[in-house]
Amino acid sequence: MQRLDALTSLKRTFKRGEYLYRSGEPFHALYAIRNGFFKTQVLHEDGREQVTGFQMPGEIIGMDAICADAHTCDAVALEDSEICEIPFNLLEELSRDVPVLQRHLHKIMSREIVRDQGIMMLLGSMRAEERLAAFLLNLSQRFSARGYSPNAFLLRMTRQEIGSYLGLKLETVSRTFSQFQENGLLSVRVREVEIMDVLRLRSFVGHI
Amino acid sequence: MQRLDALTSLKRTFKRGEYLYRSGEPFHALYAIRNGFFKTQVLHEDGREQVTGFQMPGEIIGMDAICADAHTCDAVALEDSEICEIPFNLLEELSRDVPVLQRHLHKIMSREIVRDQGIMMLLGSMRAEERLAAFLLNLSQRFSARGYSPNAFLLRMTRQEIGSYLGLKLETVSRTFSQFQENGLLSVRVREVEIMDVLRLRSFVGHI
DNA sequence: CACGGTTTTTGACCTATATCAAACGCATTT
DNA sequence: AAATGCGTTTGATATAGGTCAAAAACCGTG
Repeated sequence: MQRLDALTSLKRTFKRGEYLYRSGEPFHALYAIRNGFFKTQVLHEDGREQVTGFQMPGEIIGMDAICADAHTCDAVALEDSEICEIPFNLLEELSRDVPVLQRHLHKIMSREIVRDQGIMMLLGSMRAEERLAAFLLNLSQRFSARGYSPNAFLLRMTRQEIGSYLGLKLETVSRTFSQFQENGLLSVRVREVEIMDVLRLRSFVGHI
Repeated sequence: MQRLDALTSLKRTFKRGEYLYRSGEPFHALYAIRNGFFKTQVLHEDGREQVTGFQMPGEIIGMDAICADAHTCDAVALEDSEICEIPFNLLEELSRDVPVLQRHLHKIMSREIVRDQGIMMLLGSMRAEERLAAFLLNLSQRFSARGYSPNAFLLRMTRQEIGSYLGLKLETVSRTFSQFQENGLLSVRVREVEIMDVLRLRSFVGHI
């Protein structure tokens, strides 16, 4: 337990817009988000960006960097945030002695793989409405798991970032929000979202 | 070394079309492909499918299953294949005693995460030609790494499976192949592909 | 509270890809 | 050799979402 504490003793704060790490930087730690909100993104040479995820408190990021000892994406704070640094060789050392921790680490990495599968599904075979519905339901579920309202929350990201994540243009995201609002599925005021009809929103995902 | 051998002693063969595992089945092992070719796919309730990867010899599959102790996708042999089963608790046990193996396992899982990031990039922000070019170059590179020709190879999957993987319809895949052929980038005869102009093919990926 | 910059919304129009349909090729069976 | 059946190619047409543009809302700052 003491060793586990030692693992997670280094905390750092980030202002909105600051980078936790950048693609190419050497790898030495994973990061647990204590509070705030991050996005991870991959940048193409030609300037195109792909947001690969939005992370909230309790989630671990940086696992992409293990395989080549360098980060393969950027992590940017979407609001003032605090993270806790987990030096990876200490984590590995400790997980050799504590099988439960070892399994836990493997599960976390596996969960990331499954999450990515879900995004592939979304990007590869869903239409705009389904993508946005899936996105909102996913946020809702994660807020709920953290003790916040599953029905009313604040978006920390821009339309452009949502669009990048969902493989859509920002205008399409905006239009789809408006359309959902017209249909009484939700009420949007820019960044404030309130889900009015979860069931109907759910019925969007997974049905043509 | 003996223990490592014991890990990988159980081998099994699969005929084309047979399932290595199915979504929902309990998890107990990872699988190393010895020879042959597999695809992994996620099925939606409504029947839509998303191919999440094509695996070739030397690659490890099944890591999605760790997080919930159950497989989250199907793995299907695309040709007669042989795999080697790696019981996961033995692997964990051994990797506790052999730090190099532990790190290796983490790298493999991390590589899967990075691979998925690449697919997100592809699905989220590339056009049909870029997607197909990226796909072919990726296959080429992997064949090359296994000692096969990087320029001429046999596709083990149908147009429909390529399409599902790339987020395109099979007709679009077929048309894009024809278009590449017309432009002298490659020569296609159904499943046989020969890359005639790698550089120009490369120039497709990552540039508008 | 006015200002400048960013983000969002909405409209009009365009295009890449999907859809539908038919023909073709190739392998396997009868 | 004909028949069957899957996978592929190609054509004609439709459409979801992209693009371009302008206005509106919002936000931080002096």
